[in-house]
Amino acid sequence: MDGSVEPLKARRLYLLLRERIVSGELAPGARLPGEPTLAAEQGVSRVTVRKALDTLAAEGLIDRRPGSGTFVREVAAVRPIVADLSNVLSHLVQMGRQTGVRLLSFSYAAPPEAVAEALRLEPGERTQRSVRVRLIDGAPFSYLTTHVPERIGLTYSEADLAATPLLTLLERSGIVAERASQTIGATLAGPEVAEALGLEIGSPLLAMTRVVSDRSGRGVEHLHALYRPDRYSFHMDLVRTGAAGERQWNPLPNGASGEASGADPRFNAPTKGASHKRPKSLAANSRSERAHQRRVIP
Amino acid sequence: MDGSVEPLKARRLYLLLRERIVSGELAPGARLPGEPTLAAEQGVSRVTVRKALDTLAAEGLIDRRPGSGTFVREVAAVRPIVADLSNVLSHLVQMGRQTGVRLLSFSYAAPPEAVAEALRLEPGERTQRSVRVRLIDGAPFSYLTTHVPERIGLTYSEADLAATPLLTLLERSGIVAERASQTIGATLAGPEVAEALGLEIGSPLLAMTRVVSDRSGRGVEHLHALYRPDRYSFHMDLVRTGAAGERQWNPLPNGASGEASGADPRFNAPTKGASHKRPKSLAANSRSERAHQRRVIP
DNA sequence: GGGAGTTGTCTTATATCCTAGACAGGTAGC
DNA sequence: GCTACCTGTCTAGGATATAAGACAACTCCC
Repeated sequence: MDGSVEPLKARRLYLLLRERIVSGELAPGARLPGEPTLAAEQGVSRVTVRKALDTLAAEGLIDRRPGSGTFVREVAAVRPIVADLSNVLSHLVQMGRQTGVRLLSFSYAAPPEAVAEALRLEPGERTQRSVRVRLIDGAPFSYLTTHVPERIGLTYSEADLAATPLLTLLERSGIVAERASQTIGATLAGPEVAEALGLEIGSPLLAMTRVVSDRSGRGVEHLHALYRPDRYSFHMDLVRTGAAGERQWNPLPNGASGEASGADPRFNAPTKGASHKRPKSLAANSRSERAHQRRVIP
Repeated sequence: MDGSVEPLKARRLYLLLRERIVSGELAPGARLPGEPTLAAEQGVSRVTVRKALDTLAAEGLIDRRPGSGTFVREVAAVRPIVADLSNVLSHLVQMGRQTGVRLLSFSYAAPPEAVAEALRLEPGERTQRSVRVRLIDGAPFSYLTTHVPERIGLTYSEADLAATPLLTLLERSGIVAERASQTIGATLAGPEVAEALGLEIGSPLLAMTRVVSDRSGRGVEHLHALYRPDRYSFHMDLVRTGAAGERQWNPLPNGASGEASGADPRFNAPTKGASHKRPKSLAANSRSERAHQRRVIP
């Protein structure tokens, strides 16, 4: 909430060390250079080095042992939930995990032009705009802003939306979603999103924009989603089909892949924790995600 | 290079305003509140407000007209290259765009444990590690770190790698890539990556980890890729197959989608520019990307 | 046991960011 | 022309981050 702001030089060093840890250059269990050494190397004071290390420690990336040294955590990796990309739109059946939704905003208004364009709305057509935060085991992991054409949005209530996935509501209303188009990028957390997702301002986020249309090509839903990369990531399995000369990669349908090749999610490093003063609660949050699992509702 | 460091309060306000612009809350062409008003609203001084606006202006998101006001740029969007996800592994044929590679590092060594695990290496097996930066029209957009088992890496030279895509080299060596598994997340730019990609430290990045294996399930390539989200993003088209009750979404193979539903890439906002003192060069960089195009080599 | 090196915690001085306010010059509307 | 408001620019003083150093307590190794 009060979000201890992060100085500049300390932040720089923090990102530098995080890069080294996460890339494997500093292997798990290895000892970091001593604080005086780091300070000299980087041309900063020891106080600054300590601030950077404080942040890393709060994230559980390092382990500080007084008198002994600072070490890279053995289980530095905080595994995010992994959503299969070819299955992104599937139902909300969440196996073994408790999910929840918080409806932050709900209104009808004229949409931003970019949304109107993407949905192919009639000139002047209004939309229902809703902002939701999804939780898993009580921890927020996604911030969703959706726009639905007013005529469609009116077929369900605000309460419906707070309890039922949007695509289910649409289907229930007789809407036939036929195609979807989605783009994935990355961005930084602004104050509002950071607050809602329990992050520091300026934390990295996975961004997805999806447009769902019906058979006629008219848009029925515009979704803008922001995900905490330490709690959520996209996954995809591909197989090569076709002859040797014509190499062609195609997505592997659904969960047919097994837990085979483990792409390591360590690179989606956790974002900076809250205040340095209470690393405990933060660490608890981070530890709560470990499973490696499919079929997550967006 | 010297990278004007970004203060904290100014950065906070910058992110706040960027959020509003990019979400459409502040429509293109609209006038922002005056600097004194913003300062009062946010409880900061006008100097701080100006710093935030300086950054937004350097990114081309706003337009400042002395005596008149500050306005949201009409063409705020800087469209990134869009890579079709189901086509990510395809050849490097770059239609109409000049691409280039810079080989930053090339060596043989023991890989990080996470990589060894993902590639299913024999205990003690070494890997060839290379770091490359890909450019498009002279502007860097991706930072690639690859690990290849030593026995495979030895089948081509350092010069080969600087000129030819890795997968082509592997195929030329008789390696049959059969499966691939990739995970997509987001992270922040550390000093090295920021330098290589021409970004400010702490800018958001799209992160992808991909493991390619042969028929036997042995890994042949481990790729860790970081992309500038303002220059590169992933795209995917899905169609619904199956009956009404059994809703099932499947990726649409390759470029069959047309330019239909335009997911707007505006949300992958450009990252912070360089020094406030020279916004010109930055703006020029940003403007150089506009096309909307497929089939980009990763 | 002793010594070297480590983290944890102070203190004081400096550099940088931020605040508060004033003033100049431009634009727009009356 | 006049007024109201805007951005651009400067100043001086307060708040915060960083630098430089000292000291204590601890761990590990010899």
